[in-house]
Amino acid sequence: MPSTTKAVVLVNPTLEEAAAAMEKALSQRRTLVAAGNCHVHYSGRARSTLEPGERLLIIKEDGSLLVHRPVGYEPVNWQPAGSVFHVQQKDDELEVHGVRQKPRENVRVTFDAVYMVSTLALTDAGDFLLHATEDDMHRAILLKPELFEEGFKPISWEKHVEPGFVDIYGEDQNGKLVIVEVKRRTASKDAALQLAKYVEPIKAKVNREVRAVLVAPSLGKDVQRMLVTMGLEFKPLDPKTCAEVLKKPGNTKLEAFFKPKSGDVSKKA
Amino acid sequence: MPSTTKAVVLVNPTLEEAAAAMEKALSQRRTLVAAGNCHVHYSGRARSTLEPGERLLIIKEDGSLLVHRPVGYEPVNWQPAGSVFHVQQKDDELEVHGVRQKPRENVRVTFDAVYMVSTLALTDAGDFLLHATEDDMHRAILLKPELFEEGFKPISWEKHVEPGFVDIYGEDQNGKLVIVEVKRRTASKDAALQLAKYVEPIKAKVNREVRAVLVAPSLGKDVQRMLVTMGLEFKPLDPKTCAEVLKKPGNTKLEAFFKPKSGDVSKKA
DNA sequence: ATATGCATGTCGCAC
DNA sequence: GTGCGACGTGCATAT
Repeated sequence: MPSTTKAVVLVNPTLEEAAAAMEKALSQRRTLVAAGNCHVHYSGRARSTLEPGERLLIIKEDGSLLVHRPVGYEPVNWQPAGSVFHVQQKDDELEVHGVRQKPRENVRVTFDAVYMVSTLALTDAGDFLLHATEDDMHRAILLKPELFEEGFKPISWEKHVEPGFVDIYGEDQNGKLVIVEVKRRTASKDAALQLAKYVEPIKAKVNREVRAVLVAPSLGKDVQRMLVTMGLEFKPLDPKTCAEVLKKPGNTKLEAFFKPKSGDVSKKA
Repeated sequence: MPSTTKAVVLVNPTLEEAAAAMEKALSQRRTLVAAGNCHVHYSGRARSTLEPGERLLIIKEDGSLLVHRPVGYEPVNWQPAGSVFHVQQKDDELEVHGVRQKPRENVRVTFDAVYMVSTLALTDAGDFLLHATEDDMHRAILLKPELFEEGFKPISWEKHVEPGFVDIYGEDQNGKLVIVEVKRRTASKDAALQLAKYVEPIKAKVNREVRAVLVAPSLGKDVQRMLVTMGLEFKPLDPKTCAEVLKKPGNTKLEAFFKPKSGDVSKKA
C-alpha cells in the first residue's frame, strides 16, 4: 500500500471538489481535516451561532466533529462521537450538517470557501497513561502509609458511609480513627466542607475519637482558618511525589492488589 | 495576494521537510496542522505518556497545542495558549517541544513519520454567541417574571448574601420573600443543597417568611423528595424557552439594562 | 439508565 | 493574583 493512502490533500479546491472529497472521507470513515471560511449554527442542549471567519473543521472516524478558531485551546463548536454527517453543496456554499441523537443536537458548518481538505487514514492503538491523579495519591498512601503519617494504618478506601464516600479511612499510631480527604490541587473551601460533613456521622457511629485530615498539595487562602475552626487537620502532599512512589519497582503487584476502586484493605490480612 | 498563501501543504514530506515547514509556520505564527506517527510525553500539573500511533497535531497562532487521536472528541494531549515551541529533527525523529510557564508544563511530540503538514493563515473575527445558558434563564426571568410565577417581583440578582450568591431574589404576589436558584440542566442533589444553605441565614436576617424555589428543566430522581423534606419548591423552566423570550424584539434595551452581572433591580424605580 | 465525583478540566468575573 | 461557579462541560464508575 503506497503511503499516499495515508493522506490525500486538496489545496484550494472548488466547493464541488471539496464536497466530493469530504463525502468520500465520511463514507470511507477516514479522518477529515478542512480549512476554510465558514459560519456555524448549533442547536441542541443550547444554541449557538458563529459569524463567518476562517476555521479548521475536523471530523473523525467515529463521527465526532470539531470546529477550531485560529486561537484558543478549546473548539468553538463540536459534536461528540456518534454523530451522522451530511455534506451538500449548492449555489456558492458547502454545508456540512451533523446530527446526534440522545440528546438530539445538530450542527451546521457552512463554507463559502475551502482552502484545504485533507483526508487521512489514521491507525492508533497506543496506550495512554496519565499519572499524578487523585487516584494515584490514594494508591500511594495505601502503599506507603508513612507518606501520610508515621504509623498510619489504612483500613479502607472509597468507603461508603452515610453522606458519601470517604477517600481513605484508617487508624493512626495511637489507635484513633482517621478520615482522610484527598485533593490533587490546592484545597478549596468545598474540600474542607466535604471532609467536615463526614465527621459527625462517623463519630456518632463508631462512638470514639475521630481525626479528619485534608491531604492536598496546599490550602486555599482562608481554608487554613476554616480547618482550625472545624477541628480538622491538613497534611501537605504533592501528586507528583505520589506518582514517583508508584513508579518504583516492586510496587507493581501491590498496585494490582489495590486495583479495585473500592473495598477493604483488611482482606489483605 | 494569491490564495495559496492561505494554505501551504506538504504530503509525505521527509522529516527534514516537515521540520522546516513546522518551524516556518511557528515563526510566522501561522496555524499548523500535521498528521503522522508519533508518541507524546507530558509533564506539568500531572504526567502522561502516549505510546506510538497515528495522530493529528495542531499548533495555533496563539501557541496552543492539540494532539488528537483518530477517535474521540477530546484531545489526548494539549497545551493552552501561550506555550512556546521548538522543533528539532535528529536521526530518524522529529520532535516538537512545547513549554508553558505558570504553571510550568511541557509536552513533547515525537514523530517518526509525517504524512502531511499544512500551514494555514486564518483570519477570524466572527462573533460567537451562545444562548440558552443559565445566564439567559436569569435574564428571561428578570425580563418576564411571570415565566417564574404570576405576580413575582424580582428585587435583585446574583445578590451576595452570607453563604454566597443568590441567583434571583424577589417577592411573590403575597409579599413573601423568594429565593430562586436556577439550573440549566436537570437539578441534582447539589443544587438543592446550594439553595437550602441560603434559607436559614436569610430567614434570620429578614425576620419574615421566606420561600426557596429551585428553577430547572427537571429534577433528579431523589431530589423531589429532598425538596419536600427541606421545605423547598420546584418550578420547571426550560433554558431554550428562556432563550426564545430573549430573542423577541423590544427586549434588547431591557437586556442592556440588565447587563450588569449583579446589582439591584430596584434602582430602576 | 441514573447519580456521583474527578479533570493536566477551561473559562470568565468579582474581589 | 485568588476565589467561585458555570459549562452544549466530558468521562468513568457504581448503583
